[in-house]
Order: sequence, then C-alpha cells, then structure tokens
Amino acid sequence: MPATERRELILEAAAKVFGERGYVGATTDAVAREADVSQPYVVRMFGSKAALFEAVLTRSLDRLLAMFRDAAAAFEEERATDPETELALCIGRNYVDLLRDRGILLSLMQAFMLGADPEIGPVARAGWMRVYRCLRDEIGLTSEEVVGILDRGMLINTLVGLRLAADWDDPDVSEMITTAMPQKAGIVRALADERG
Amino acid sequence: MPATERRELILEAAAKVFGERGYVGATTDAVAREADVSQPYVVRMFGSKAALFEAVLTRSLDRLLAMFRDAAAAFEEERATDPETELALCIGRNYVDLLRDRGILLSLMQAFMLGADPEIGPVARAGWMRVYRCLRDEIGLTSEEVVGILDRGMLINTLVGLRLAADWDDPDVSEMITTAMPQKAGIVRALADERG
DNA sequence: AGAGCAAGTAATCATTCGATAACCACTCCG
DNA sequence: CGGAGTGGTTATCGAATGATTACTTGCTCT
Repeated sequence: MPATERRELILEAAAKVFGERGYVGATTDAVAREADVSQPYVVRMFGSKAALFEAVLTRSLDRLLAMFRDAAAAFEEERATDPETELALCIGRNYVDLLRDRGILLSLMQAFMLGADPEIGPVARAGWMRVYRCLRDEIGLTSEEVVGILDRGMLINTLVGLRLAADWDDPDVSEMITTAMPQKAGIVRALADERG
Repeated sequence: MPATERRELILEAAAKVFGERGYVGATTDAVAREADVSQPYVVRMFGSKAALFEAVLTRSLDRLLAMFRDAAAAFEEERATDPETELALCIGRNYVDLLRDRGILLSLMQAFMLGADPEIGPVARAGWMRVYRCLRDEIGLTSEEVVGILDRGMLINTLVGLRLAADWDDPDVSEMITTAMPQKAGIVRALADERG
C-alpha cells in the first residue's frame, strides 16, 4: 500500500484513539492496532507521538472548517426556496454528519482541554481561534451568533465524549439528548446502538 | 496535621492537577508535590489513583450542585426587589466564582471526555445526570432551560480549559471572551493574569 | 540476475509511574 | 519508662510505553 494512503488510515485511527482516551492516555500501540500496522511504523511515520497528535489536529480542524463552509453554502442555496431557514439549522445538520467520525470532534475537544500544556496549549488556542474567525469572517456572523453556535457545539461534544447515548433507556437521558439535538436525536441514538 | 485536613488539601491539589493534565496525564507525584507531601502518601490515603480521581469528582460535583442551589436561592431573594432579574444571570455570577478554583470545573470536564473508559465512563455519566436532574427537579427548570444553561457552561469550561484568556492581547480573543461572558470578562482576565 | 528503494516488522532499550514495603518521629497514656 | 497509634518518609519494584535499531520482503529498473 502506498504510504500516503497508509498515512490517512493511521490518521483516522489516531483520531479515534486520541478522542477516546485523550492525548496522554492514547498509546501509539493502540493507534497501530486500530490501523492494523505495527507500533514502530506509526512512530516512525510521524516522528513522534506529539507530531502525530498535531497532524490529527490539523486534519480534524480542516474537516471542521470545511463542514462550516459547506453548511453556509447549503444555507444560501436553501434560502432561495425557503426564506425562513436558519444557518444554525444547516450547521446542525452537517455537524451531526461529522459525528459519524467521532474522532474528529473529540480529538479537537481533548486538545482544547489541554490548554495548560506548554506544547499543546498554543496549538489548541490557535486552532480554536481559526474556528472563531472562520465563522465570523468567512461565514459572516456576528460575534454573538458565533458564540451561540459554539456553545451548543461544545455541549454536543461533551455529550458525545460522555457516551451519554449509551444510557438511552434512562428517560431523563433521552429527554436531555432530544432537547439538546432536536433534529438529530434519532441518528445519535442509532449511532450509539451500532457502536455500543 | 490531622488526616482529614490533609485529605482536603490533597483533594484540592488533585483537582487542580487532574483538571490541567487529564486523568491519565496527571501523576500522583505531581499531586503530591502540589500538596507538599510524598507520593506514596497520596496513593495510600486514597488506595489508588483511580479512587483519588473518583473522590475528586464527587467533591467537585457536590460543589457544583451547591453553587446551583445558592444561585437559585439568591435569585428568589433578588426577585423580590427586581422582578426583571433572570436565573441565568444569577447562575452566571456564581459560576465565575467557581472558576477561582479552576480544578473543580476542569476535573469534571476531563471526566466527561472519558465516557468511553469502562471505569470512568459510568461515573461520569451518572455525575452529569445528577447535574441535569438538580437543575430540572430542584431548581425547577424546563429541559429547554436546563440545556440553555448547560451549553453556555460547556463553552465556558472549554475556554477555561484552553487557557484562552492567556492570549487576551489578541483582539479577537478578547472579543470572543467578552461575548461569551458579558458580565464577568474582567474577572476572567484578572484571574488569567495572576496565574499566568 | 541483482542493485536499489519503498514498505513494513520483530526485538529491544530507557523512562516513567503507580504501587508496595519497610522504616521513622511524635504524642498520649498507664 | 515503654508501647501503641497517628502521620508521615525513603527506597524500590514491576509493568507500560515511546522510541530506536536492525532486519525482511517485494517491486522496479537497468
């Protein structure tokens, strides 16, 4: 297999493992197992675990920003036929699609929680502000609108990190997920089922 | 020093270290150093690192719920003179006070991100739902109102985890913090300054 | 054929970290 | 005095983990 393709497989596996266990808790061996290669190969391909994590973060961030741009484009198109539609709804739809690859959002979230780390912290803050500026300058939202998007996003990320949907039987759990994600609770539940 | 007092000191130190580095990244040695005791003492007092983390989580959760109850009481009192006041504002005021002990909110947040862990996950989910039920049943909010409180809370927790206020010089950073925490941006900035 | 390179693996090393064991100091009490 | 309980410490061990080295395999191009 060509190295570029293998690289993408490893990045995908790494995003999942980093998202589940956090930066320190994730082992290069677990990433290797998930990608079905040997542990030394993972380390040598990226140079170090830290470099692998940064590669995962830039990849995740690129996907997230691309999602926002896609959602904004879909919103513009949709508004032609339905002038009542809202951008937040379009973003919400596309956001849930990102959840299918849980690693993208959770690995970012794990980085955000390590702001005190002298190496990860600056990278995480820069990534966060790229999101803010994308929404404000490219999509053209006010700072209040951006914050309104981000806070619901952080709640959803937390619920995903919690694996709260695993307790869907609890009526309080289903109520809270349904309230937080009105349009997409069904999909979230299905994803939780199929992945335990 | 009596053991109960030492225990509280260690819990405080542990909350800070767990909040900064995450569960796996935090070492019992770092906790011990922060509490100014030896590493084996920390381990023996709580039995294991995992037991220490759970003790930190219950303590943090108790403080958080107590804060919500205090805020609700303050709201009732305040409404007598100002019928326009809002519960969210009262909670916001008290929430920022909790930030003075950053470990409380961040150690909880770190636990929420480990929902996939077979040991921490169930504890984290149970803790989260205690928060939800407290706000809904004791404070008497609708599920929509609870979610409205929680999502802004998760955004603030993320900003604190990021140590975003460290980049206050960046005008985009100050704009976004001020937008997310209109009443308390000044305090946040001061806290960031005094603690680096 | 065989040189050369790309894509990997097996074996191993040095550190780090949680945990354990053994020991020390002080105070209180008979 | 002496011993027992309380509040600690120093020394050390074993497992886990990131990294390194050296080897193997298979393809391609003269």
